[in-house]
Amino acid sequence: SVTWNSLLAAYAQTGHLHKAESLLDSMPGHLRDAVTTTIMVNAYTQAGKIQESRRIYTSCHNKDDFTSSAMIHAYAQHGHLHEAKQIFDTSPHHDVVSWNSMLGAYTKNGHFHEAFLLFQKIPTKDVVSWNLMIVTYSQTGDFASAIRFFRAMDLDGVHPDNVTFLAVIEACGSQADLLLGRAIHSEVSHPDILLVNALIGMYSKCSSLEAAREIFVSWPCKDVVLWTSLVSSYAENGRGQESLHLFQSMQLDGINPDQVTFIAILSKCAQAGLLHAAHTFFSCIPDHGLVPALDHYVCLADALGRSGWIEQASELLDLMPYEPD
RNA sequence: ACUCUGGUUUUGUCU
Repeated sequence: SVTWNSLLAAYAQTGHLHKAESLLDSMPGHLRDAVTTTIMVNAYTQAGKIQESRRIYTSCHNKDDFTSSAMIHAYAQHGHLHEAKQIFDTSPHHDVVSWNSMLGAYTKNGHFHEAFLLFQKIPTKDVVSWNLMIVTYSQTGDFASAIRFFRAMDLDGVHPDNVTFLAVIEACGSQADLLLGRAIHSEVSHPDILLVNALIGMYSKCSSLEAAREIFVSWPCKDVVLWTSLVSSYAENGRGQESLHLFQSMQLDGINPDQVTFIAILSKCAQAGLLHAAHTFFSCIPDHGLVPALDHYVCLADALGRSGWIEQASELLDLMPYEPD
């Protein structure tokens, strides 16, 4: 059973759903257990096939906490809150992942009050329970609550991880709270690249470009996302020339910009009133094998408009090969 | 002691 499931999981995790299905078909019935069901429910969820998840789940009698949580998650991903809750309510016992899955079902679908009520009922909250609340508050702009829950988590004796830190660091950036951002940064012990990226964004929003740059430099393996953050940080702080220069350095480092790189940079240029830099960045989009997208035109028009070139902005929107919306 | 057959939370994105 373990052997079959291992292979099944390997197929499922690498996105080979068809191979997983045929393996399941050739798998002796008496070897199919709750693990088998959970793997398949999850595989179908990842492929967006909720009906298949449901079919496997309901037709199978081997279920445990893991299977139920996987199915709650499956329903939640597709907005089927009622079905998710039904599974949650009908299971006799909940482990913390089961609670968290139901909590995530509420937060993902915007049912924040229900989420809050459920959160309070979780007997033993773990770091994921807290993260779900903190991330949700941070993403919905309630930064004060994010920080409040971050403190409460500590009082509850649960240690923050990088997911927690990322969410509260983002909250600090959004509030331009440099002191708190620094304080929380000092609590970080093992940052990963995601957190490093958030720290760069936070320091940039707090106008501490030098701190942002230091963090960037100290991270050994920069990817396109990290470079994009740094270049747009300079643009965000009105440093057009340096952002153009860094953009060159990025390519010397072997990193190719993509569509998002240009959207991120151009939008910061527009906000900071860097018309010249915006124009230069826009002009070199084709040099990288990319076609300027609607978003790029909108950003450039925005930059023109904010610099007082209203007519040129609307002219650009008229001439671009897209329909404005 | 930790050690992976399965479930829950987090990266760059303008208007």
